[in-house]
Amino acid sequence: MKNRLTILDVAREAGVSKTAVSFAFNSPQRLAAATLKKILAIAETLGYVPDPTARRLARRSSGNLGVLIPQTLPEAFVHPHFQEMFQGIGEFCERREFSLTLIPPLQGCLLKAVSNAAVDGVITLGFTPTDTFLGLMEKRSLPLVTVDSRIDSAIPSVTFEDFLASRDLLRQVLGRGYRNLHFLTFSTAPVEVRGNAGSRSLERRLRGFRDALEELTESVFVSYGSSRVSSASAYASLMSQSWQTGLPEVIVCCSDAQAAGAYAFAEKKGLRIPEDLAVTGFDGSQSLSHLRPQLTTVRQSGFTKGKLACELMEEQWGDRKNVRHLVVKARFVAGMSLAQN
Amino acid sequence: MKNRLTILDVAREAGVSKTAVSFAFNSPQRLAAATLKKILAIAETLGYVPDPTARRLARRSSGNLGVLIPQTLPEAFVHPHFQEMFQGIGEFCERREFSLTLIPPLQGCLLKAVSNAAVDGVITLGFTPTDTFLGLMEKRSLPLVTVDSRIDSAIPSVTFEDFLASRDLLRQVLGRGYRNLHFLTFSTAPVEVRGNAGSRSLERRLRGFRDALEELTESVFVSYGSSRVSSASAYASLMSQSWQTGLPEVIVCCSDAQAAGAYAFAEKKGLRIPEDLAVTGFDGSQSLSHLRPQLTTVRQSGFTKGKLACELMEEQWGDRKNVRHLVVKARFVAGMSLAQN
DNA sequence: TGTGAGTTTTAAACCGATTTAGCCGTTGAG
DNA sequence: CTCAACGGCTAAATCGGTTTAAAACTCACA
Repeated sequence: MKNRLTILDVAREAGVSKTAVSFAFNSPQRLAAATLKKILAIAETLGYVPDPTARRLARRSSGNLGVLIPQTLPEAFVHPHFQEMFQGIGEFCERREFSLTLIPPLQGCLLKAVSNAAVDGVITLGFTPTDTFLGLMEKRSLPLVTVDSRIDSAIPSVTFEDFLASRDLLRQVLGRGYRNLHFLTFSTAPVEVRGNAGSRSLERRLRGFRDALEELTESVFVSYGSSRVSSASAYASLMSQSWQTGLPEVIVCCSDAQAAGAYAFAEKKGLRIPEDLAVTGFDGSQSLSHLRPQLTTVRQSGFTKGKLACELMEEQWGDRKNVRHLVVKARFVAGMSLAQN
Repeated sequence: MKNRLTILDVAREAGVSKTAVSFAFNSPQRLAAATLKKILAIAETLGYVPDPTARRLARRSSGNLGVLIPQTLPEAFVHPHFQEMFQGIGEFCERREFSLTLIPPLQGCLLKAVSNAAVDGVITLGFTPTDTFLGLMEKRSLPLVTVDSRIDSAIPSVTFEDFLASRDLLRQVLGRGYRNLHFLTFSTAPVEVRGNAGSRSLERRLRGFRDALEELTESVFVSYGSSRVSSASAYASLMSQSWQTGLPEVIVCCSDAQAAGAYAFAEKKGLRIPEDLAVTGFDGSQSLSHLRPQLTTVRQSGFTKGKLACELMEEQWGDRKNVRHLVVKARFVAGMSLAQN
């Protein structure tokens, strides 16, 4: 509607060609000092700013990094571990002058969302690419880096050592004599735990738990519950359990947010932590460091994961087409939510 | 480098014109059914997806909402109230099939960042636009909506009733007999509290506090500290105080995150809350609902603020050029961090 | 068979920049 | 004195689409 100020207006006003104006903004050294100064002055007074979209088209690059999340935006922002990853990615964008576009599934349609996104590359968070998705990336020849997904040898990836971390965590639990456990997992969907086939994050964690259990010769009471990755749904899940084998001694969670729900459950039931009920978390989010007693958990740095993903992306942008697979180390956080025994 | 598949390739392969292919994607009804089907089929097998950037240039619209934050990305993601606002904005983008671009200051230069952003409008969070900034928006003729900024009658805005909320909160504190107060504010920068001139969020809060203090006839001990909006810096600030008038009875914070720092301070000093030290927060972030005893605070819904900002933006995109100023209501949250008395 | 309305299809202009190839006038070396 | 190199600038091609105006075709009806 409004006729925006274009490069042509500036050129006309300054009595030079479009090219000169473009140079003024992009390769100042190619212009004589006087000309440069004049052009910039005129652009300033006219109030000209190059149109970013046109610039992107001509340059075939957008200065824009896409982050693909399988959930809706509100869901992603609510999850502390995601927030940490955003921070890591954000730090990179900051430094490299990139802007960040979050790509949530449009009306549940990831493909459409990705097609519409004007980005130079996509980092996926906790999403295992489907073949159609990979095809689309290929077609747009956009580089891809995955975080927390099933590993595809052709795609650079960042993952967490879920298996080792969960195995060690459960060893600690069992080593302290706990024998009646309740596992709080993410979804009711069947997860492949037998064998070593499954290789998504949750599957790896469950396999770690399984391995630790199998190392034990004594018998153990085990029950399972599931909830979404939020405090409230974990709480609801626990409240609705029937506890056939009596209240468990410990609730082993797959995320810290769930553990917060377990804390609320204990408070409601009048149970002291850890005397009456022990709790372990997973992720070690900074944002739950206020929980008292302090939560026993396994920390994975979301910040590091985000930053590493960006570094891999940078490699893809560069010439070298080598594909690396990075694994982030766990750090055991010994809190008081597990009896010291 | 790679010659991307263009609309021309599809047209050639299908034996039609560019225009026909474009219509197939944008105005299918203008094509004969058979032609449409053929074009789409060919596009499918070839794996063609329209280039988003080119499309944006031609359409003069990007399907992209910009969110401007004065801090760096990591700082913004770490703040619970920001997270809530992101959720509200995210929900809107979801529904309206918009993608979201976060615009952090590039190397501290907001103007450059905004110039480079390919967006259809900008929502600012907690940032009072400078004149140059406004000029830039004008030049690019981008609509603007501010959240938590000084109100400019020409720009749609969303704010919180900071003044009333903080006054009422402090009335509660004083009403319970507290007379030795420590205020923890955001910055050491001088803030205009006298008169009613200042009208940024923090200024409004401080004026609310002042008013409540002035209503009181008795004398009150008051001290001030400042910290960034984070738990850790609030903790550090409190630890380094010299407390000339003895330890305060209550620490009045300007954010919940600071309050969490005060909790850590109390824990370190072996002070019980609220018996030895009372604490009040501000914001009522969901993410700090695990604090025990529960924090007394004033809740403002970031989600609502984000959503309202988007609605105002939508109005700007529409024809009607009316400018509304929305004020979000406070909700007092009575926790146990203040003696009931 | 000619005509006009309606439906399909297309050529060409356009969006607002970047970039390549080359023009023109100076210089400096041989 | 000549020629190559260079600095400063520009015309024109390009990026990959959308959109407008008009051409071409179809078909019913006089």
